[in-house]
Amino acid sequence: MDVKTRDMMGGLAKGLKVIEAFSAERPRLSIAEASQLTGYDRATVRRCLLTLSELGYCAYDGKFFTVTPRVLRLGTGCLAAMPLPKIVQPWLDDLSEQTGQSTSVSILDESDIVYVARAAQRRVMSISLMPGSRLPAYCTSMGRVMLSALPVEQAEDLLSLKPLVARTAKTVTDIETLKGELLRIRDRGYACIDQEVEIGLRSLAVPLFGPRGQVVAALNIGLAASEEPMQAVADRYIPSLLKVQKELTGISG
Amino acid sequence: MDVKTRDMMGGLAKGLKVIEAFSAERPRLSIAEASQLTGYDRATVRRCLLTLSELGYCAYDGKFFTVTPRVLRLGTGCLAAMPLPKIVQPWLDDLSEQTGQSTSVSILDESDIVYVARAAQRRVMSISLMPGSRLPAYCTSMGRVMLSALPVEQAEDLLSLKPLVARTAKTVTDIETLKGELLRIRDRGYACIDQEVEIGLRSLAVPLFGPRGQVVAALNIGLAASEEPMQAVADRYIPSLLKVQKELTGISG
DNA sequence: GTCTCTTTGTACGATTATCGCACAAAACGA
DNA sequence: TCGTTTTGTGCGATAATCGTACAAAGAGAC
Repeated sequence: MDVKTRDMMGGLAKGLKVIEAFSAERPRLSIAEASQLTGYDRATVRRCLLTLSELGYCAYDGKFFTVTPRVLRLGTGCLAAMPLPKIVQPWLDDLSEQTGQSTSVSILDESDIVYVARAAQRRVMSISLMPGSRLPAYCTSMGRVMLSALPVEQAEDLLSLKPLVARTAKTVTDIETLKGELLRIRDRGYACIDQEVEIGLRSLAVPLFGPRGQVVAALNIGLAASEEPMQAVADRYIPSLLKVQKELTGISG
Repeated sequence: MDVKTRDMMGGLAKGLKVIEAFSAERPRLSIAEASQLTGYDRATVRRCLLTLSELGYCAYDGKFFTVTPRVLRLGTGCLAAMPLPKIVQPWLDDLSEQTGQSTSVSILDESDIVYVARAAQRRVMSISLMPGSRLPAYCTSMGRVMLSALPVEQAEDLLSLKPLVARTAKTVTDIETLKGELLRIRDRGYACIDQEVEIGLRSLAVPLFGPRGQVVAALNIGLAASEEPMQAVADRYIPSLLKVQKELTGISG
């Protein structure tokens, strides 16, 4: 019998998949919907949801299930364990104050970037980002920086996981173009995004290195779009980012 | 057979408890430690952890398990489903800018408050708070505001869940004193905290009401401690808080 | 109002995955 | 080196899970 199946607890795996079925678009699920989303039998999903309700992770109004704030507890172990946010926050605050722009640090989780710390200035993005928020890696400066640090095949695998959606008219969705850009980023040491996530938003990012030189996170700065050439903007801000990068080199994820 | 036991999936419940065993103090767990923390048999915990590793929620270095950022996905459904952060963030930003102080919104999860949105100014707290962060309700202004909205017995139950620790010399830990304070807060409509969480930190909070008049969250402002009487500080800032409270009345959790 | 379609709740037997013990191996510390 | 603790693995008994089946309850349609 295979190692992967011998010590697998099916009930646990199913339950977690059910929790993940609750998304931004579908915050309220009926049993039938959850069954459809997860692909599990209705009876199975029902047992999962009732169990989760009994444990306080879900609430049931007789018709729909919703996840309660208690599920956030499951993430605390990770967030609290991570020394990264605590360490980088002062640097983010400084950088944000110096430049007058929003700064963030994120890590890579498969094909998503996850914000772990942030110092916000005036709102330029329409969506509100906070630690725990996710954005796809392919169209963000931090995502591209982290993807560029991976072996090419691995980056390609991650890019293939989900369809590359054009969030704006400027979003690069051609995988070959993206691969070329990743190589350029690796050489150059930083990534630029010009309104590929959202119209009006530009962004610059550099990698943050761990104790063994590996890329553990990315640091970025968000800017309002302007007539100014992207390169001029990069020339102005990248030195500050590289300075923080240098001071934070050696941190552990 | 009881409803509570008939449709309970033991494996799921155990796995979730194992995930919660990873805390800020214990981010890395061996099988034996996790077994001790959860009270489950070592073999059971091992199966849970191997399952979680296989699913990507845990990482195993051959000796210790750690939770990966993937567990944060479990919370996204809740955070994204919650309209609260998106709605309140602009108000928080405004309030923070006007007053020059940090502002936050949190909700109650059992005996903890959970930050769901925050606009930070200069750092006055030593600990860095972010959405998803938790603090005990009994010693925070937002926690007391939300506790004061509950029926007395229910508030008492929540206060009894965990020991009331004196975080500073000023922390109120006597449950009768706390109950009296909750009544005062309910009458007055706001809560004041003077260095009970941390020396040097004062805080004011008001409740936020949902569409049916129920308390769904709390709004606060954090201030550096000073010689000024707490009442004078409250008189200065509470009107601004109440203004935001009024504008946000009717929001859903 | 009735009819149909979908969804939910419940029951139950077969199956299978889970449990916890027990033992071997390995790591650890003295 | 030895003793202790922890980890990995095998296995039989057990109990929990699975999915089907059916009744009941809504939800629409007409």
